[in-house]
Amino acid sequence: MSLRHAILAMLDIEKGSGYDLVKRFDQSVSYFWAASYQQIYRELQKLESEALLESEEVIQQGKPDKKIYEVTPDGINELQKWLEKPAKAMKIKEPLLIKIYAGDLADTALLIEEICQHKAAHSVRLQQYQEMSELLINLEQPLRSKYFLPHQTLKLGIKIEEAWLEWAEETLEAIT
Amino acid sequence: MSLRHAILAMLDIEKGSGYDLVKRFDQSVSYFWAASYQQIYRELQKLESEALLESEEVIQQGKPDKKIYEVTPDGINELQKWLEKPAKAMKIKEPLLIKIYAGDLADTALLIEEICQHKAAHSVRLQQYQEMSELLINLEQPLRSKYFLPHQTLKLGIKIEEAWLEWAEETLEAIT
DNA sequence: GTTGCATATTCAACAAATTGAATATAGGCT
DNA sequence: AGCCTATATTCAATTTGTTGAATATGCAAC
Repeated sequence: MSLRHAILAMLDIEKGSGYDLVKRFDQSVSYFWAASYQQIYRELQKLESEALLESEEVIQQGKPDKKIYEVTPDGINELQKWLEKPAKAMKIKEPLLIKIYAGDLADTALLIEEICQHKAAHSVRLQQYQEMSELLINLEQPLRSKYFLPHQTLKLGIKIEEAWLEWAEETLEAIT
Repeated sequence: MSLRHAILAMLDIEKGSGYDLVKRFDQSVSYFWAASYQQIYRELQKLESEALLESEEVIQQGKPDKKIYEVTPDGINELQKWLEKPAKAMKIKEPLLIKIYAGDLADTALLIEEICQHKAAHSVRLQQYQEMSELLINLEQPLRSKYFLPHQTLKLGIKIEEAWLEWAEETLEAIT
C-alpha cells in the first residue's frame, strides 16, 4: 500500500491536481512506480477523506476546473512514519520479457518488431529523463537542493533506460 | 493477466512443481516478473482446471510428495495466442525509490542503511544471475539452443543489476 | 527433545489494480 | 457539423495480488 506514499511524496515536493500527478507519474517516475489515472484519482479522494491531503478548487477559463491537492501536516506525519519502516521489495512485471523467454513459440518477425517498438519507447523515455535532468541541474538554489534527491532517483531511471537500450540492440543482433 | 503466461512459458521450457516454480520465479526471473508462492499455486490450480496444464503426483521418500506440472497442447496454444498480441506496458513498484524521493523527510542514517542493504541484495542477485549465465553458456547442444532466449533475458537482468549497483554507490557517495 | 530450516501445498479474507464507461470544456482539423 | 486531442474527474464491476494461517515430512543443530 505505498501508492499513497508515492502520492504524498510527490505532492510534498510540489502540489498539483490529479491530472498533473498522472503526468508526473507517467513522465518522471515511471521507472519506479506505475499507476493508472483511475488509481491516482481514487487514492487522492481517499487521502483527502483521511485528511492527509486537502484540496482547493481552481476555476479555470478555457479549461475544465481542477482541484489542487496539498499535503497536510497529518499527511507529512503519515509519510514520515512510513519512511521509518523498512521498504518492501521491488515488484516488476514486464510482459515483453515473458514473450522473449517463450520466443521459440512465437513468430520471430513479430518478436523483432516488438523489441524495436519497445526500444523506441525506451529511447523516448531516456530523452525525457535526460531533459528533466538538465532542467534540475540548471536550477538555482534553494530549488536545486530541494530537488537533489528526486534528481538522484532520476539518475537511476537514466541508467536503467540506457541498460535497456544497450540490451535491446544486442538482442536484436543476436536474434537476426 | 500474464502470470499465467509467465507460468506457461517457464513450464514449457522445463516442467516442475509449484515449489520449483516459486524458486525459479524468485531466483531467475525476478527482474521481469514478481509473483508470490500463493499466487503461483493458485494459478497452477486454475491452469490445470482449464486443462492448460496437467500434473503428475510424484511420491518422494524423505520429502513431502509433490505434483509435477506440464504444459498441455491447449496450454501451448494459449501461450501462442497470447504471444501474437502486443505486450502490455511494463509495471514496476520500487518503494525504496519513493523513500529516496521523499528522503528530505527521513533520517539520513536510516536511508543510507537501507540503500546499503538493498545494494547488498542486488549484489547477491547479480552473482546469482552471473552464475546462471555461466551455466547456460557451458551447456551442450541442443540444450544451449533451447535456453538461448531465456539466457538473452537473463542478460537484461544482469545489466539492470549492474546499473543498480553503480547507482547505489554513486548515491551513497552523493548523500554522505 | 525441540527449535529451525528446506521441502511441499492449500485456503480464505481482504486490499489493490484493471477495465471500461461516463461526463464536461474548448481549441483545432477536415 | 463532426471528429480528434488535451484538459479534468468520477464510478462500478471484475480481476489480481496480499496477508496470514494451516498442514505435513524429515534432517540437522543445540
